[in-house]
Amino acid sequence: MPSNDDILDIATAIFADKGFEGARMDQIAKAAKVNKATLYYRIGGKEALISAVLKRLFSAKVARLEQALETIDDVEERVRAFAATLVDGDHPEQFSAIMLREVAAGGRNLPDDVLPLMGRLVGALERTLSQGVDEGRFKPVSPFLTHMLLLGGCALYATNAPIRRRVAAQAPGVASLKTELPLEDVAHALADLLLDGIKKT
Amino acid sequence: MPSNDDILDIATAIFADKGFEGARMDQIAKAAKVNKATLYYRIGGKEALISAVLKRLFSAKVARLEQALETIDDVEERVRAFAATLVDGDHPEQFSAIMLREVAAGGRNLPDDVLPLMGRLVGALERTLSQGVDEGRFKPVSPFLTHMLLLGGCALYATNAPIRRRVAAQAPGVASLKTELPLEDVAHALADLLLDGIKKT
Amino acid sequence: MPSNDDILDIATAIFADKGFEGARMDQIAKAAKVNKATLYYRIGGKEALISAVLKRLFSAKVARLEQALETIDDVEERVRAFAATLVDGDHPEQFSAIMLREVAAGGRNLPDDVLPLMGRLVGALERTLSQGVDEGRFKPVSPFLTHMLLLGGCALYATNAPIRRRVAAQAPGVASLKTELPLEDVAHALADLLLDGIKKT
Amino acid sequence: MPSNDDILDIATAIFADKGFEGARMDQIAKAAKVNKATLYYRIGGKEALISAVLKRLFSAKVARLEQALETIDDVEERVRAFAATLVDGDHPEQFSAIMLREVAAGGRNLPDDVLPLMGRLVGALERTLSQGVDEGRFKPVSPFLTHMLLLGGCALYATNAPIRRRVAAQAPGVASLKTELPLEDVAHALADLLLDGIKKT
DNA sequence: TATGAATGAGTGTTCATTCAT
DNA sequence: GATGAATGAACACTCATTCAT
Repeated sequence: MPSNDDILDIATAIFADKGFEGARMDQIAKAAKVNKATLYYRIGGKEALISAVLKRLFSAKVARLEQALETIDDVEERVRAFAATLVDGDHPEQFSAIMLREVAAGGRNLPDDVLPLMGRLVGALERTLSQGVDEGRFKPVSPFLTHMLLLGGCALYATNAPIRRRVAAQAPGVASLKTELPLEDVAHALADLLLDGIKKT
Repeated sequence: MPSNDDILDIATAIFADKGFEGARMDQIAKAAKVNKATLYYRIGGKEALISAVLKRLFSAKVARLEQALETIDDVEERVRAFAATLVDGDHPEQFSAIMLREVAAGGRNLPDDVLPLMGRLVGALERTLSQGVDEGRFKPVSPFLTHMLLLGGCALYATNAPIRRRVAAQAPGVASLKTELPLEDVAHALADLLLDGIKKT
Repeated sequence: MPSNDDILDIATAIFADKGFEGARMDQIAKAAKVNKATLYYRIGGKEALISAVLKRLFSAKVARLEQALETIDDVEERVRAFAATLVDGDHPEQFSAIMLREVAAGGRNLPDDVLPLMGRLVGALERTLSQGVDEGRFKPVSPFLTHMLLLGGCALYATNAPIRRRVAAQAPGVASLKTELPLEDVAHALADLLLDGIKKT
Repeated sequence: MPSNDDILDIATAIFADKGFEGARMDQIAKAAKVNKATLYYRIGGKEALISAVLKRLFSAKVARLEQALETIDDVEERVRAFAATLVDGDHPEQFSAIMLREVAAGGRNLPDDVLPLMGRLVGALERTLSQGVDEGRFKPVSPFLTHMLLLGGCALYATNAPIRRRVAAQAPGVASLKTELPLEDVAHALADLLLDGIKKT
């Protein structure tokens, strides 16, 4: 019998793939190998399932992020670690896909108690950037805009593989579409690209 | 009697708001003030409506983009114009929302004849960047990754206003969440942030 | 294709038999020979169906009642006509069953616009009784209590046939259970019983 | 741990309020503060619960009725006591509501062993009336119809308070709706109304 | 061309009941 | 005897789509 956590794993995968509106409770129950009524007994309904998935997803991401930054002193490394953590974990594209859809939906499904987590996400980068400024190594840039670039760039890259491949197959001219790099390297590269603009020369 | 283009306008707005799965044909017909059967008669069905919306959306965006770049010589200005065009138009958040959702969905709904448009989007930036390199003004950076950052940053910012406000209301500590700038200024700022890293010193 | 009125006929019969909670929309659709979705398209949902049935039921009863009283001058005859009308019509037990259940339910399902009809029901009897008093033929009795007796007695008798027969079969001793009279005779007898107490001697 | 009798108390209240079809085993278990599985273990299921409630309800009513009549000799007083007993007890509206619904349902849920109780209910009144005839005080009237009037009038009045108030609020014209008397006075008044018609002058 | 009406196949949810311990 | 967890079968309602006119 799958645990509630197993159910959330399955639901996360399906929500990432189909979106909240497109996902079917039947399908989730079947994929999780629990009776649909059991799914309702244990979780409580679609809305509760969505909330639980979002909460777990963002909690875990923020926890890993704060943990990662804890042990790193160098501000440049911190920025790189930030980007890397955005796309780490077992199914990095799930976090990205759900986050992108939820942003597009205006956060309609975000429970109030998940919002502070998003604040901590921005806050972590904000502190890193101001520390860099204090150390005389970073120019003073808008933390929120930097966050948008990094998060948007990482999330978009993490989820656009299927489109990229289709476009690449159709448009042999655009060379830059063809490279397939590990997500981790891409996060590093994206961070470096940004850092080049942020660092004081 | 609304024209097909009027219908696509309405459909675009609703798809941006609710997603393809969340949008209802009833609602679109009602909002467009056409009979539901007429909607089917003129457009052909939900899938056809989605295709038409996506095609028109990306055609228009690419057209405006290429037109904008046509008249600009300076490579830095071209990058800024690129960002600005990503968020211009009457309802910039609609393009962003639909694009983000579609990327998250793996491009499931993108008709084949829309794919070349995405290639042209990347291609336009790629040419600008390589021109900058040729002119000795840009470092050689990955055009696709740059594209991810710029597109992701702009689209995320263009759609995250509702969430940003909720987070800002709950987390008075994070100062950078509070600023509310016009989208076009933000696009400009994001481009500058990136340009700082791309430009040769 | 059955008309909406045909559907209400069927729904009334099923509601009378099973109660609102016990009736199933599937069953009503099937019995009315319309597709379930058609039932919803035409009526709007269970609550709307209940409201429509209640409204039509009480409208018709009050209309027939007021029409019947219109042409009768003699106050005793008016009381008898009142009782007779309570149990007239094609399926008198349906009105009685639905009314009894609804009273037991505290009028939970009675739409606001049906309430005035109930007022007219009581009002019609009230006017008749006070006319009888004015004419010096009736003692002054509480119209509402009289209404309770007459309505309760008629409705109970109109619906209790199945129980009465079962009890009669089991209890051969109770002679008065065995008589099976036409409903309209019973209404007449009930009215006479009451009139005996109301009439001035 | 609540006794089975406590459970039946709760079930009776909920059945009276919601009807058998509208009542939920979950709700009953929760209100009775027993585990749902315990409810099944101790009572046996919804049908058994309904049977138990009906049996206890009618047993108690008949017992109180026969006990009340036992000590009264005067036939008029007996009729008044009959009416009074119909609406006595802790929650008189519960008996009335359940009885009305069950009559409307054609006695579908009445177990065979409850039927004799209904016979004794009618029988008690029948004996009183024939005694009155024997004593030369009552006219010979149908005991069953008299029973219908008295039981219907009392039960209807005992349960229609919510509707009466709503109607009264909407129809200020109908004066007789406004009086709010104790149930026991009403029973007395209803009995008197009937007695006036039954008594020999 | 346009549309009011109709519908097969879902869709989220509930409920009486049963298990395993 | 008692119970937390599980479930098959409904159940009210919806939706993209199609007809008939």
